[in-house]
Amino acid sequence: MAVTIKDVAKLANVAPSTVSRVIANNPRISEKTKRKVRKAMNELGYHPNFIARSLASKSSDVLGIIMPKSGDGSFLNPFFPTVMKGLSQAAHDDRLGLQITTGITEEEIYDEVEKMVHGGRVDGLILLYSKVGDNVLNYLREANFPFVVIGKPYQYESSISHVDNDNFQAGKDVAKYLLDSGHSAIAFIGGNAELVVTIERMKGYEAALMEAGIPVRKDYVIHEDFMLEGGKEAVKRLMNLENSPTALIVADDFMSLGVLNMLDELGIDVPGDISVFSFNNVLLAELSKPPLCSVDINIESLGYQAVKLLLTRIKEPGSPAMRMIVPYELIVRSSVAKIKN
Amino acid sequence: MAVTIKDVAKLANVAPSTVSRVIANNPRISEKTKRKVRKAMNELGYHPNFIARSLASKSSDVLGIIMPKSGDGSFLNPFFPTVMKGLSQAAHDDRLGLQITTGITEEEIYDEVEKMVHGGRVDGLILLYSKVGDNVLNYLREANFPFVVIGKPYQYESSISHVDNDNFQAGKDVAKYLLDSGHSAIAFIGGNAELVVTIERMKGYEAALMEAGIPVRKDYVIHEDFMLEGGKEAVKRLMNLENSPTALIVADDFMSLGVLNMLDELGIDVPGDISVFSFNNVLLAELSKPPLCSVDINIESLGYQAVKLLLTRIKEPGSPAMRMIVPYELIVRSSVAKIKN
DNA sequence: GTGAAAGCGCTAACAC
DNA sequence: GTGTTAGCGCTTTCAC
Repeated sequence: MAVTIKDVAKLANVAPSTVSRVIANNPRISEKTKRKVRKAMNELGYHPNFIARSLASKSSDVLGIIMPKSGDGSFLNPFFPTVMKGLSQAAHDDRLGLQITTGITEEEIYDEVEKMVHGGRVDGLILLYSKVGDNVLNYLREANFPFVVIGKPYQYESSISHVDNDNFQAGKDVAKYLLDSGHSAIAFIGGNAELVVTIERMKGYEAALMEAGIPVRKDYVIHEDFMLEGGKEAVKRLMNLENSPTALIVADDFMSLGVLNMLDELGIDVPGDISVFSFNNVLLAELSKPPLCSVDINIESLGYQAVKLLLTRIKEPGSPAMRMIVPYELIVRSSVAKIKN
Repeated sequence: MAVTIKDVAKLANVAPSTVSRVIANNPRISEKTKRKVRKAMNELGYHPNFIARSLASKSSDVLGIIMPKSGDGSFLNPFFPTVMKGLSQAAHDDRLGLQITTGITEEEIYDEVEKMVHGGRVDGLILLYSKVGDNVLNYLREANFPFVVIGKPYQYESSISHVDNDNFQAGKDVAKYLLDSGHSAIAFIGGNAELVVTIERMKGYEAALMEAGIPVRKDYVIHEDFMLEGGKEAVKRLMNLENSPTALIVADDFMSLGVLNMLDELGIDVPGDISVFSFNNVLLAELSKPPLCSVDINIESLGYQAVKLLLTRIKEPGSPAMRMIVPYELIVRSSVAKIKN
């Protein structure tokens, strides 16, 4: 059996509770006994048992990360490793563990979340996506369990802590940028139409067109569930239209790769024949051919802040929900051309 | 306070131990009482407390995943989400939780591993990388804690369970393929020279050349620590040589993106001027320009099998270490051209 | 400033 | 087939 607090106590000639206080670095313990106890710990090679600690203290110092369902390609979007980097960093700063969901379907994930909430293994949860009518989110709300969402909740916005970009404004800015570059036939390619982020970016796009007095064409707005394949599919449809667009706003870099690929296949030059402006600015945006114009939404920071928000939510359960808006920036590369009218 | 096993016991008029047995689906409990207990559970909305269970049973049903340090770019390599998919699937099949390391540096990760081993929060660990002289691996070995490595351990190969491809043979096959295509000036670009996978692939490359009677040129073998930037760097150096190569073997798709990027920048056509054969066959290999020849190493399967191996390691601590070799396949796309001699 | 002792919610002998 | 009971290793009152 491993060495326990009792063994340490015995060797140091103190009570187990004292050892416990030394571990917690309780200021009421004298420096002298602290030294004595720490010496005993080292001699015995003592390591605290997290499980026992969790049971007694009713907190695990572990956060749960709710991933998108691993069944489809979304899991492979570079967005996720990138947020994970931010999450990891913040979690490590605060000595927290990170546990991730493993479900392949939404139902599986729902079940996992249910168990996480009641099982005591996590102190709080971070939802890495936000979609309309999400059962997981509703459940968490009703269970009154500490959680934050990365993205904008589809509902109850003011009572759910979340960290997000102003995706509406970003969508608008991108559309304006293209309008200013002389484009007026601008199409929008988004992911699953239930993802709030897609919806927001699209609304921004529409708002910009309207403000410019350009009617929004229904056939210029396409939503596809699967990023890579969806991007290809969308391009096919758009380029078959009578008046095909001269510019594309694509709601995700990963999707843009599919888009660029299909355009290339069709022999359509970017930006010669058509311009592309994308979102997220993952590492790949820079490496594609041509390098993509993309909105840098500061993904790592989204992750980092999410942990921080969650932490205050856990520590002060009564505190009001907080919204944190992370700034974005349009990164201009060579995938957009100006047109003269 | 949440509803506990005692509450359920009281309502169902049985002993707590009986409830516990029903949870474990112990066959010695009659169907009748099982029904009765389950009914009580539903009525009360009972959910087992994993922490308490872990403390009593000395097993957590959680596996720890040791990620590469998140400080450098390696974390962003699409390899990782892809293995994670396999790991997730297997973990979910067996109702296991997955906890990941969050360390930014190697020292941080070492500390985390130490805590994981002694803290009781994980039943076993999966090492997602393998490098020469790895402290983490050595520690795990000496602590005699259940773990498996994805990749080939740099040492003690026969006493450490691992799942791997035959990377030596794969490297050889790729080199042979290029030789058969008429190339003889073949260079090798690998990742960090301490990564076992890079070493193995390189050795295979060298073996193939030697068998073909072609001397291995030292300046044709380059190792770079950072995948993307490294790929670029390597290309610059190779293309500055007097006799620059006509074919490149690149040990990683992510690195290949950097390579293709730089070649493009230098105005060198692939495969017109130079051929590229890559490894891993992540989703992006197909989408690059041109689509990459790549060795499909079945990443998801590596993850899936790692969990399975670890599980038997945990259940049968005395059992001998196992090695599992996952097959690979050369996927030919348009990044390689034949040359006539 | 430190010790004694009661539990956290569960499992697993051991009884019967 | 089911109940009793003693922990698992820690934290946390409550004493003194």
